[in-house]
Amino acid sequence: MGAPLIEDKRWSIDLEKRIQEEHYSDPEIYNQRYAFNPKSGKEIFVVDTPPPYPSGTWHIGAVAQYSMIDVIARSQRLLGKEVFFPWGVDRNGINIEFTVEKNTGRKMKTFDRAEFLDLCRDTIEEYTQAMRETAARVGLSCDFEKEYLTDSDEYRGVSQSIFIDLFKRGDIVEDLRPNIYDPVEGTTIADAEVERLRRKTKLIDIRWTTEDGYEVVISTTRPELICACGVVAVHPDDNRYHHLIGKKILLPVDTKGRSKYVEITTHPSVKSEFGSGVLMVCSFGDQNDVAVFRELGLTPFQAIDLDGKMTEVSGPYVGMKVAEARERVIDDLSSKNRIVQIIEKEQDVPVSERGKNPVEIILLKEWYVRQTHIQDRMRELIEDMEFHPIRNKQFLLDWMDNISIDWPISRRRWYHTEVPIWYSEDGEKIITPPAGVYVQPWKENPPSGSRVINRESREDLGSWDELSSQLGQVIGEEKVFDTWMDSSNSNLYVSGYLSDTELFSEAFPTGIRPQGKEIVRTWLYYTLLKSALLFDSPGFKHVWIDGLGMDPWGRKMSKSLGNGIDADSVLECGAGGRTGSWKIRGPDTIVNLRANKIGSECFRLWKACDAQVGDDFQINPEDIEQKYFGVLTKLFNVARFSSQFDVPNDLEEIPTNLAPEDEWILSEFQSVMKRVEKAWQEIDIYTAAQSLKNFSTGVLASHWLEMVKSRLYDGDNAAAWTLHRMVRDLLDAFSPICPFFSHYLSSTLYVRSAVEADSFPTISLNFESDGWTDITESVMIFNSEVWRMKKEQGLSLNSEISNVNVPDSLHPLTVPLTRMHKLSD
RNA sequence: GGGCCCGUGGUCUAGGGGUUAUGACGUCGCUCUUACAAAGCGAAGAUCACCGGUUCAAUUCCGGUCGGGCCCA
Repeated sequence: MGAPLIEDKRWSIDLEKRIQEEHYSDPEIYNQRYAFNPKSGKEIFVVDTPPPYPSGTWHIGAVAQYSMIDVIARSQRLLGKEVFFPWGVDRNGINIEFTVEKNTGRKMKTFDRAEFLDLCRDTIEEYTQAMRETAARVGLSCDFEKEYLTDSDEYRGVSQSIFIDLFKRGDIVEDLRPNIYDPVEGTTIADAEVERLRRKTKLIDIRWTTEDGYEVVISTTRPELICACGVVAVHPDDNRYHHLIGKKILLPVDTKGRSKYVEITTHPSVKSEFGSGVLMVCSFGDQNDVAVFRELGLTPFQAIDLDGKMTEVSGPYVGMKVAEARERVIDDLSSKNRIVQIIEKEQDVPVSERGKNPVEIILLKEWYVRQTHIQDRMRELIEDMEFHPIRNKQFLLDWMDNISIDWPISRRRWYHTEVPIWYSEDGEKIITPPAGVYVQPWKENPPSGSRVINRESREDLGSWDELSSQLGQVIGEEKVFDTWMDSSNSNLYVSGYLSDTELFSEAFPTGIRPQGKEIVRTWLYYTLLKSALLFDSPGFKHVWIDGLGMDPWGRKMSKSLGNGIDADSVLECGAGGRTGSWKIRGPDTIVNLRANKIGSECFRLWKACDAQVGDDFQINPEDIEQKYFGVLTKLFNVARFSSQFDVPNDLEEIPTNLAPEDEWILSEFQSVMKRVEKAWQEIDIYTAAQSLKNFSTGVLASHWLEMVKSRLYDGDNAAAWTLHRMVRDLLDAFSPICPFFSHYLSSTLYVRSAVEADSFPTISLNFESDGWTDITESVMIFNSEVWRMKKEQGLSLNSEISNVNVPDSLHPLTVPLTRMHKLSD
């Protein structure tokens, strides 16, 4: 026994940062610990980390989730697996285009395309660097040297190869179909990218007249679409209108180049109680219109063009923007006395998720991934994956129930992966690049090794190198992929698809997909779709779906609410003595939150302990500090206390001279560790964290340690062995949650760092443990009783107390309990 | 309008047909007892949202209501 080996008096953010800096400073040591070595011979476990999108600051909720993914990666290493925890960054997409447009004050399409791409790349690189720093700060043990960027030539090349592959199999088609279109940004978007904003809209009741003079009132919010009306419909059970069915009705506005009459028919989708109960079906007001047109075999009219302006068919309104045309139609109908009434109504208007612009449905030639035909098979494949928590599987199933159309994957934007296609001059043949080569058809010709394919039949006609002279002037496709088309390849990319066949055969289906529940319908669904189409396989062994980070009042954090918290402010809180303070807009007032010290270890401990995976979690820095910093202090001090007693040379061999209380605590310890190991195996972070915390700060620190203190001071080697063996193993088991904390204590005390442990610590007892674990409850009750009695009698805890007897059930521990409480006769 | 999830002491949370309903924070009281006052020990504090039903028994299962969240139309 001597001075404590651990010199620092307590855990601090500065100590944490010091350890962290050292941890990342030597790449060789870092790689030994965390880099992926597929040749190690261990079982391979690939984590399909969600590549974050760099956009300035990293959201605290996302970082919390990410730190738990790190806990998963580290715990699997601890269980002896060869873990690939890749670091990827999603950099394609419309967001960075918006940022550049904002920074330069110019719209994308006023730039030269190549020049614009350079601006995007430079801007996103700055953001990416900030994100890498936060990733390290929160302790992610990714293989950073193998970083992948979704806008790199390698990643995009794989995306394009997968596209070609699916195209050749017939799973990707091009077609002229109604598409959801953002006229402001000039691009098609997918169903999953539409959101709804509540806005005031005018609901206009318009008087129409049938060919034989009946007047019918029709309610609509889109009078400018009357020119695209294909049919007027009522509900089949609506008796009010039976006499009108089959009649022709006159469009109340002027049009050009189309019939002035449409037929009145019935359709079950009409809501009788909405407005007058008569519906005009236009191409295309909404998805229901699309469905009715398809069902009735009507030819759609294209009323709105790609710039969001009215087309020829609208007659006098041609060339006007949609909103302007709407006002003019209302004016004209009003002067013809055809407006019955106008009601201001709250309505959910579909807008684009990224641009918040009202979207239109427009006929466009786009590329699609076929998906409706494979839903049943996907449902079967999903059964082979383990969901954590199981109930969040429902988000996926619900979304799949609503899949009714194919997935449009082409976009009319620039900073995305290009659709890798060229067209022959006559448009009848297409040219596809060889696998793995990244191409930009809008600025270059097909590379050597490309194939020429019949556009309709997909028959391979020969090589580009031989046929190029017969194809005329080839035209490169200008469209690009939806970013989900790229990111839904992430698991294939990190599992070695197209780059390491041997690895891929072992690593796919990918070990785990961890992600938030808000992107189940996009990232998870699209990834599973790819796996089903390409391999008829489930994409993963495990799927881990966490909830969202909410503000302290349970609301989603968002820019518009002003309730967001920047991740770095929490991680740096307490560094250099600087405290943290956050102004957050609550439901009623602006609240000022304060904390003195948090840092990565406390933050991770909080997330691991505070709630089961899968539910939304509230983030309040004050709570995090108050509830969990004390736990770190406690654990630190247990280790510091231990460090004043010499570490026995052999921590493997159980001494033969254990005292009864040592046998008791080791039995309890063994059962806790079994529970923790099982929890890590089942990716149950909460149970592992709670079990370790409760044992270390409870039974171990408050009960056993107090029992054996005097033996320790007397130099009892069995007590010291028991203490050090437990502390060492606990630090190993705890290292996934608080890696720097565990690393520091274990490497100081036991030479070997806990983060390097590659098998879960187990202990085989050389005595019978069953009876011991049965009395744990009684031990704690008895101790509490004595403590309470001393308090009631006004005695300090280290003074003697008389007339207290150790109960019979605790007979084997009579000696240590008597010594601990100074029981006297 | 439909679907899914959630509603447990002041706050957050575990659990789940029979329990004295888990833990933490906060509150209150005592204690600087040779690891720990950025701590320890003790105490108080919950009709498990509400209303029905099933059951010998419901906080737990079922139905409805209300409130919160997410998703879809």
